[in-house]
Amino acid sequence: MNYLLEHPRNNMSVVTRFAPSPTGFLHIGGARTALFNWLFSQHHALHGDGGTFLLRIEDTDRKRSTQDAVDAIFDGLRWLGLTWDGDAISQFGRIEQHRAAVERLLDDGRAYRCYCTPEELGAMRKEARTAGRKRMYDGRWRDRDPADAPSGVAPAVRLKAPEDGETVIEDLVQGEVRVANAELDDMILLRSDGTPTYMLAVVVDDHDMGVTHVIRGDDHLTNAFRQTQLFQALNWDTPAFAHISLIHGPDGAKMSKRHGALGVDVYRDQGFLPEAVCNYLLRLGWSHRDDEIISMEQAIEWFNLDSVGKSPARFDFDKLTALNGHYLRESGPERLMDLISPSLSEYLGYNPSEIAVQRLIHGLPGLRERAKTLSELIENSLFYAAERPISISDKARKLIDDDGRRRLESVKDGFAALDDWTEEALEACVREFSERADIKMGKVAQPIRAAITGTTVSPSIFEVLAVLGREESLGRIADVINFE
RNA sequence: GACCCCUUCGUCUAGUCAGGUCUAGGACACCUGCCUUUCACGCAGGCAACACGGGUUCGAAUCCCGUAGGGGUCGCCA
Repeated sequence: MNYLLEHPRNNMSVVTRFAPSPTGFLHIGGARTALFNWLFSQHHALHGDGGTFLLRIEDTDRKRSTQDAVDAIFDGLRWLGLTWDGDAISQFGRIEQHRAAVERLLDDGRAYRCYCTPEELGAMRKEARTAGRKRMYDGRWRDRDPADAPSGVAPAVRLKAPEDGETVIEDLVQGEVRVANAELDDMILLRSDGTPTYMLAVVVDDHDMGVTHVIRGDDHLTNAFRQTQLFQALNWDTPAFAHISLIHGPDGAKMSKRHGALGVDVYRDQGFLPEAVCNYLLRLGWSHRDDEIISMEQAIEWFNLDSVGKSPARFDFDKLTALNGHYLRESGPERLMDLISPSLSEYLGYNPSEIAVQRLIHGLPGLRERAKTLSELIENSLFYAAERPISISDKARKLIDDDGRRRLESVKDGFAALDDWTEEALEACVREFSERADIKMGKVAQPIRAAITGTTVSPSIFEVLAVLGREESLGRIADVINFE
């Protein structure tokens, strides 16, 4: 198994892992967990003594695991740029190692077989609940003679956990957290059908994979106690834990599927850039003084667990959007063209012509200033790709009344007489016209905008005119003058 | 219910570990103005918070205790 890298415990190299269960898409909370794990490993790879980021698919629940979900996780991580080392590990594929660990525990007397029926367990659970106890299983098979085992009943295997004292974890984010062992019952390691439970699999896999730092959502905090007990029973070093707070929805409740915990693919489809999503997610719970705009390079250099906050954060769509606007403005026209091109064809119903693509490339720098998402950018770009006669919105239509039409005719003659079809010449021409006619520039600029873009909002009309070129511009103006 | 965690502007947060430099800083959102052919961008300014109550101290957002509120976990799910 080549993915199980050799990581001697005596060096300082860091190994992190992201361990999602493939029961759905990669949601935004999982993405943040992955990001933190990735950042931590990359930081140590580049600025420390080595770092590795592994991906493990927790697919031991066969009924709920699908290949589609696995692919969705891969796609999501790749889109965010969170590449993992080696091949993704299937937890299900390591079932033999899990069983072997239990055998050892059984031999060492650190685990035992439990023949309780689901009914018995149900009763115990109910009793514990009404008695106000957290601990459910009463340990009735813990010290019982195996000879008492009922025949024909397949046992589950439980860990013989310490009954006294307390289990303490030194969490890198939460600090020292301790819980009395009396609160923890003997967890099941192997189900009665012989399959390993999550608790067992996680511990064995994390050990075998050489994981040094377990960074995950704090909904796993209580699991950490049980896992610590297991690590100790197995005589293995316990990895360092870092439980990060969960992301909450805008209403303050836990992010769930109905509370906006969308898959990262949805953010992509809504026109967000991966670097914006990463930057936003990074700032949710982690900070570096007052820095807000943080590149991945800086994030890798600066990231640490000390600066991760403990309190949960609400998801703020507006801030993500603002960040996205920033990264959009920093993107070059070629990249933007690649990004919007598929949707553009969809809107148009055909692939934009070569000349339309050229216009777009020239027009994108002006367009990107006015968009916060790719979707917005696409909508605003449409007029560059459109074929004559372009459609005119109702609002724009209102600008082309009798006055507007008259001005368009005059200014069109001026344009036609121009030697240089440049932004500067175009602007001088319109300025001269408005001064001569003693009207505000807007009175003529807006009808022009309406004619050449079909809308009331666009980049500078001189820029648009220049990008469109003489023939197309004059043609579009003529189209509206002759309309009706 | 039990156990554990959390609590600074509406939101994300700086500051808290080493108490005074905090009349609490930044960002998003919101409001005003400037720029201007529209809309943005940009720039300038504004509104807005230390959950509450005790205590320690010359002095507390920072330390301690309590209260309230919020969250997580209590599966032969992961």
